[in-house]
Amino acid sequence: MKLTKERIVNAGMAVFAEVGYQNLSMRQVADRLDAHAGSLYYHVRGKDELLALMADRVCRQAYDAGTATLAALPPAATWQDRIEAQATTLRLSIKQHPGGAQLLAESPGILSPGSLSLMERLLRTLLDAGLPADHCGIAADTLLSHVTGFVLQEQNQPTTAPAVTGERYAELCEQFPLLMGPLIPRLSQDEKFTRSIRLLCAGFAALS
Amino acid sequence: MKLTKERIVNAGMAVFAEVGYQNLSMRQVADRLDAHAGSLYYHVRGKDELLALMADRVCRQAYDAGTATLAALPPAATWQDRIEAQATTLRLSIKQHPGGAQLLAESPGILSPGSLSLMERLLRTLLDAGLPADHCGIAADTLLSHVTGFVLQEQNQPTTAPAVTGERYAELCEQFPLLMGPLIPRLSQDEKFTRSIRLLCAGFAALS
DNA sequence: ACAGTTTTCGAACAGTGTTGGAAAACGTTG
DNA sequence: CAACGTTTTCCAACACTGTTCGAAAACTGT
Repeated sequence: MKLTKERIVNAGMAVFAEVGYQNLSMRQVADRLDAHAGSLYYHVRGKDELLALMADRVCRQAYDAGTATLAALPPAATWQDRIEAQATTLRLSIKQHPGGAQLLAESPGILSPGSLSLMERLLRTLLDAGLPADHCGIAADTLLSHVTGFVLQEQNQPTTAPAVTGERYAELCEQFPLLMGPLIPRLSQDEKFTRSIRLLCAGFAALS
Repeated sequence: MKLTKERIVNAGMAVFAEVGYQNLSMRQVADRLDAHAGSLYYHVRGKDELLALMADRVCRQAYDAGTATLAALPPAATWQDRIEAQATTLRLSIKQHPGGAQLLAESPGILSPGSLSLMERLLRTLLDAGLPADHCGIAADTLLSHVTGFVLQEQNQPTTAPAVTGERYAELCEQFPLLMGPLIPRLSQDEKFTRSIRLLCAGFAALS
């Protein structure tokens, strides 16, 4: 079958989902298409462009998933609910691919049409909520960079927790009493995320 | 001169500052020490550990710079001022190295002592401000992931702006009217950053 | 000076992104 | 059908990368 930019990105997304960001190679993408690595370079300027295209696709998927989530919301939903819905679907869309946050982080995100769509919709919900326009830009920007930053830290934490114990644990408790202390509740990642989003929304509302 | 973990990390930081994150190779680090690449592996388990050590050093530098900035603050400074000071010095410390945000993003950040120090100090300023303890954890976490996410997008934007014009520009304006429209002010990165931090602080205050 | 340990070398391995010329496939025209 | 030009693919290379391993060197203590 003929090689196409579209098919190359498809294959890229497939091996990306299997081996993750770090181990993605042009040769593996070519193998999945029964082609040779050099042939890809006729359709794609280099690995960078392929990664950028894939990042855009992730954004598009997140955008489409977001429209579905928004449509399922009750009509009485507040603008905070709508922001939270977009943020969580974005997070889940990125988390579907191992290392997906790195993909979005490394490609120059803002110029991609998919990323722009996400931004535009965030802006519209904020403006429709009646928030002052000169704050909405920063608000949407902050929201996006926060989500990517959050998933980045989330995906890079080793899945098998080392579970610090013994002497090393006592040393940590002494050095960082607040962090290890009882004041800070240990929440699940999901809860941490939604709370951080609510935090941001509260900030938007307060600065109005 | 003898090879040491310390000297290896020093050399790593030097070539990191010159060639950036993407083009950092063990051989270049070894060259700078007049050694061969294989010799590094006697002191360092692999490139991953070297990167983790370097990330920790960046965090330490940011921590030390933060203490200086905090000391220069007037005694009447609010807790918002102190949070903003820590955030901006962290941002500047990361920006000193090309690709520094990627370095922090890829290494599992939370377990590094330098990162823990940053977190601990953020927590203390928030708790000292009288904010409710069960919110401070998420607040500090949100703050850190936001700063890394911000600098990440900042450092990956191509320095030479492509400056979209002509037909393509009109198309963008039609597709993303809010983004391209006059409502959203075009601010400098510095201003965007401080405003986003103030936004977060407002959120912290509002949820109390 | 010898033995034992710590450190460094140097060559190799498997893998990467990328390039350029040759070869095949394709569509169009005579 | 045959010849042509174009588009697309192959294939072999190049310069790298991280990493490993046995041998050589340097250093230490007795």
